Amino acid sequence: MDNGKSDDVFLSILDSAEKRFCRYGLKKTTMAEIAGDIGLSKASLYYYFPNKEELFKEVVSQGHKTLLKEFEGLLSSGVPAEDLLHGYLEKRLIYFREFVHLSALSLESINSLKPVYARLFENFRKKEIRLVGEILAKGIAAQDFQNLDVAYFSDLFIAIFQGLRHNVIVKKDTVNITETEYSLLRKQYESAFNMFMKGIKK
Amino acid sequence: MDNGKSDDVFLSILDSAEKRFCRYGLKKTTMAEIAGDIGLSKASLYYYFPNKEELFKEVVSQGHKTLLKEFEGLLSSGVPAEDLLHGYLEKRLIYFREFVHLSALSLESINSLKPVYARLFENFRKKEIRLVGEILAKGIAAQDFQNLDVAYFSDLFIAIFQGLRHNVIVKKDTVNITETEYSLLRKQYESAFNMFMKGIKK
DNA sequence: ATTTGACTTTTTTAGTTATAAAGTCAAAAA
DNA sequence: TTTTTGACTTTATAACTAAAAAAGTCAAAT
Repeated sequence: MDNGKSDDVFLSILDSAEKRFCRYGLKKTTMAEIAGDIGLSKASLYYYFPNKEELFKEVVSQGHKTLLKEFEGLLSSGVPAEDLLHGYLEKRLIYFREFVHLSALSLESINSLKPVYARLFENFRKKEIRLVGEILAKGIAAQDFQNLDVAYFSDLFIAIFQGLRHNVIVKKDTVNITETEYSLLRKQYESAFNMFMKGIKK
Repeated sequence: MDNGKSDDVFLSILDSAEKRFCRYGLKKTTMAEIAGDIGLSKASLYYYFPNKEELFKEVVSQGHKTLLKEFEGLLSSGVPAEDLLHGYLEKRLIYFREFVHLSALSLESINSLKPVYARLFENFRKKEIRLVGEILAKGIAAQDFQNLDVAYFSDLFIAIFQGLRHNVIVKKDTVNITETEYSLLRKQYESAFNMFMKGIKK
């Protein structure tokens, strides 16, 4: 349905790929394994995807897209900006836990990350910032927030929470996150969010 | 003067070592180079330090100690807690720029960092947290701050700013920080600090 | 007490080979 | 005609090895 060729095979490949990439990361997942999961031969994957890199990018983009879409819809609704921001953080946190291995600094070390992936994540970050920016603008328009520099504060917003997520990963040698760490992170999110709100509210 | 043996040779070794470690990191600095800087033979270094690891640890500890000492003194003074916190951040930021290469995730990748160094940084972090905790306690005692959970909020405080610093490094492939990045970080520090203060003030 | 040259040991690096995974394609199956 | 595959080639990774560099030692000199 996408481009000449067709099928839910395409989707089941994505599905299996996502599961494996999420659990084992890019390098530790082989095309043969992904194919095996759905009873196909490795060669068949190349009928649907030109190469591993594209498959990986597709998985990541898909995740990003899903997350962003969930919010773009809400933007036009009557929900107050504060709740939007809060809801966004909530989803972002859940996404983080599920996709740690996909996020930039998992097992593969920082500087060895291919520019093409770096761009992918940078791109997502930009979209996130733009989205948060729109929410901030909405809050300003509704007289809920002060008349602040939207570009700067949306960037800061993303930076703070990304920073908190970093802290969790960097301290560990494995990339698996325990329930304790996760709930501390959630608490920190909550506090930081409240402070941020106090900082920008009228 | 330290332990039987003596001299400012000890100090000039530390001095040269600090300069090289800060600029090139642990791995890219050789004992021969350090010795060469001060016109000594490599063998002489081993008269003062048992090995490279101890020398490195001494350099890092020294930096940490200096930073911490500057504040422990202030703690007993009459300066308001808010100013203390602010002053601390200021120093911390300057230290960061100067010592990036020493900080945990410079060139050597995260997981390849020896546990002994990890412990060193973890130790410093704990001291930082304790120090911030004391300042918070002071602010609470002076009725400036709300009656908050000191342990939790000092941890959060450190986490937020460490997170912001991370963001700067992670985005880059080199570890050199440009003036632009540095001043953005400083601005973020300022904003985050103001929000934090609004969040905890009475 | 301090320094060093000449030494040994350990760690890195560069180069090689073997193995595994990526990627291709003509033929088979649906 | 679309989809799948086995058998293949190419490319990347891992496992060894040899050479070079750096760490670390020590008896003798200052």
